[in-house]
Amino acid sequence: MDRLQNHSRKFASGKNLVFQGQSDQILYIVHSGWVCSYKLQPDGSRQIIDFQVPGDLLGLRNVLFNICDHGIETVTTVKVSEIIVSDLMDTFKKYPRIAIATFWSASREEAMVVEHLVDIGRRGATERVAHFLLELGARLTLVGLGSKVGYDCPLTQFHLADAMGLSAVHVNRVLRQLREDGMVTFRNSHVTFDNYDRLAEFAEFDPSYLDQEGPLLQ
Amino acid sequence: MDRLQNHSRKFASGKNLVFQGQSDQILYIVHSGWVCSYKLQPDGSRQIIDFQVPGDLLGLRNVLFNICDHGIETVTTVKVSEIIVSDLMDTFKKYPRIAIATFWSASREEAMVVEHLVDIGRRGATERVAHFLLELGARLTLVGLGSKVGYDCPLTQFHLADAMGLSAVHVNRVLRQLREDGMVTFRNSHVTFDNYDRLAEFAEFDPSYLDQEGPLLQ
DNA sequence: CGCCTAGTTGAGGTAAGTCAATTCACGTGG
DNA sequence: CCACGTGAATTGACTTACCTCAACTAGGCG
Repeated sequence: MDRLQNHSRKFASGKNLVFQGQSDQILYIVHSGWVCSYKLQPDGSRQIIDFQVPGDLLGLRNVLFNICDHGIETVTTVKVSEIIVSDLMDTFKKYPRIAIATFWSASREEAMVVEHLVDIGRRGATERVAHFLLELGARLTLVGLGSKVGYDCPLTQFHLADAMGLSAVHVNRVLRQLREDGMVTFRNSHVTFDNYDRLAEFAEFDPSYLDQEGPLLQ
Repeated sequence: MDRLQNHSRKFASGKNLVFQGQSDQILYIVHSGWVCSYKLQPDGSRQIIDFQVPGDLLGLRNVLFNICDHGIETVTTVKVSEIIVSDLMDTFKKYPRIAIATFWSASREEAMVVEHLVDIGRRGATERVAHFLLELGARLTLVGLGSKVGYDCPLTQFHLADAMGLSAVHVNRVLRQLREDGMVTFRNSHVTFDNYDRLAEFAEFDPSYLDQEGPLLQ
């Protein structure tokens, strides 16, 4: 897998890696920094699909698609490695196990999008934001960047709003409520879990969809 | 691919094919009838992730996952073929092209979930339902079960509500409005596009994410 | 120092939810 | 054949969660 990463690149924060509608067949692995993928609406609003943190694959969704149906933007400065798709395809042919692992990674990504869908479709704003902060925490903990105490989080309240299908104003109110209830504090680019267990219960957070076990290989 | 389908089965309507939390590693291809996959919330509400219609793969998302993170339920009586996952994996090793095609299918499924996410996160109820009816129409047209005139749709307003993140009462009101505006009629298990172009414009429907071209093979 | 972006708070509006009553279609048993 | 039960659709009255607009504060930086 390492041999596939032939080109390392660095991007500034707030830059577009891929524009919506563009057809770049490039896959990245995030080394440091945060990235988000999103879809723009004709009316100018945008929906953030998910965030990528160090260790995540980027652009898997549109590797096989003729047009990229969503944009990708850096949240912070970001270091990534490029993977040429045709190289990856060749590797699949030689090492089917890599194909299966990549497939697992795609399944995990989709499971997160599905949970995101449930989040927006069926949870109130407060539970939704709480659930989201917990999910980020669990993901970052896997790569050593977080714990049940908290984690560094470079997102603005606007990012949060675009991700949660809420207005930035309402996100602010929700964060205040969560803080005043003594569950979680989001401030100065840092998330602090003031009471992890109560928060997890409140948000009905069940991390099993993150499937921390890894792929079930035959 | 045909040789993989070793076992044909039939299910009555309203039956669970897979329970949420179960760990069945079975993949199905739908031959006739409609199926939906959903997630239940602890409070009893449910979010339908998507519907499967004839020609669709079923259960791809949880093939590599240790636990199935969502349930699958028949909407109508349904005929499916079983695919044993270990057979599929063996086939991947022998025919990488099949792996790529399956991967494309998974990407398409995810693109639909993403569009669904945008639908719920950023569109008003009326546009949302309109967009959804158009997407179903486009998918059914691909397999010869629909056209720009309309299609048979066995869903109840409760299904629609669970899929759209709305209440059944509100779905009813929205359908009435769309009908009275002369855009689309949903009645007696049939969708009639009274004015397809106006509806598509109203819902800002862009079917490119359905990627009707098929996988980009090397 | 002044500008810009992010965050904060209040007031008032609106889309969608809940509860409840009614109708309708359909099947089933007396 | 009709009485009855059941699930779906329909509609009204009222409530609420979230949005919009708007004003203001606090930091970072040329």
